[in-house]
Amino acid sequence: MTAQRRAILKVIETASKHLDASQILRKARALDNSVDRSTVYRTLDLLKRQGLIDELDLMHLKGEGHYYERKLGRDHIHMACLRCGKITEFVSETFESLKTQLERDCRFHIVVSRLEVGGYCAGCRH
Amino acid sequence: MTAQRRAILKVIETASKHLDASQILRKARALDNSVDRSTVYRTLDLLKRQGLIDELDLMHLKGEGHYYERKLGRDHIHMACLRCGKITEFVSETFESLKTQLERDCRFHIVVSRLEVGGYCAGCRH
DNA sequence: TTACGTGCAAAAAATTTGCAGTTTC
DNA sequence: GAAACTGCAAATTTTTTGCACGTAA
Repeated sequence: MTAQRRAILKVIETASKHLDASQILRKARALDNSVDRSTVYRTLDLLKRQGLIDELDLMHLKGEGHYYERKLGRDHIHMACLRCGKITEFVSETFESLKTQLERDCRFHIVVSRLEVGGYCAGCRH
Repeated sequence: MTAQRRAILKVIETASKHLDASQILRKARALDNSVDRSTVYRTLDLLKRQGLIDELDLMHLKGEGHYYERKLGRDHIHMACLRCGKITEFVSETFESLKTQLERDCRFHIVVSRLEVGGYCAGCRH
């Protein structure tokens, strides 16, 4: 555990929204100016492999980068509004059942799962 | 409708597995040597916006690129084995219910959805 | 004809790598 | 002290863009 990793972790933990690698770099540098871009990528990779963070696309609303968030107890669904860009998270019991069912029916051991949805939120739907 | 688009479409339609942009370019060139990389990207973007193809990450088993597949009637779940790399597709009624439920509970109009799962397939699980 | 699509070349965006030096435990 | 981690610089990979020319409808 190094100072750089601590800074990166803190940024992800205290983030109020989903951050991409560049945003994480910028915020981590505010805590520890020495943090380098490659350390961010290396750390993200590590955290991903450890299952401590989830990687998201958020439907690539802007650009082709990825977003990261701390993985807490229960998985949640991400909904991205194609008009206003708002990201909504949703926890669903049905989603949990679906995964259990998948593991049984496909004899597949799930390690990580990602359900992302694009569409129009209540305020933007027509 | 141009010759280049026809070639790209044909490649995606007749693909036996998920292809990324580079693979699509290579195969499209086999049909029409004039196809350029940017035309592939522009066409993929178009097809994506029209809802004719889906864009996948396949858990980024290798590289950071995206994979494309023709969008047919029913959505399916993609399962990627973290060991052998095999991609399995699965159609689930529960998945359909989940989406319906989501639209109702969150007052969100779904345009596109993507459920990807990473883990270990029957042959690789431990 | 005329709006749209294309190749080309160059740039931008996103990520990875080799390496020598530094830090953690 | 050994193993792991880091910054730096450079390279890769993936995607986008401007522009002059070509083509489908």
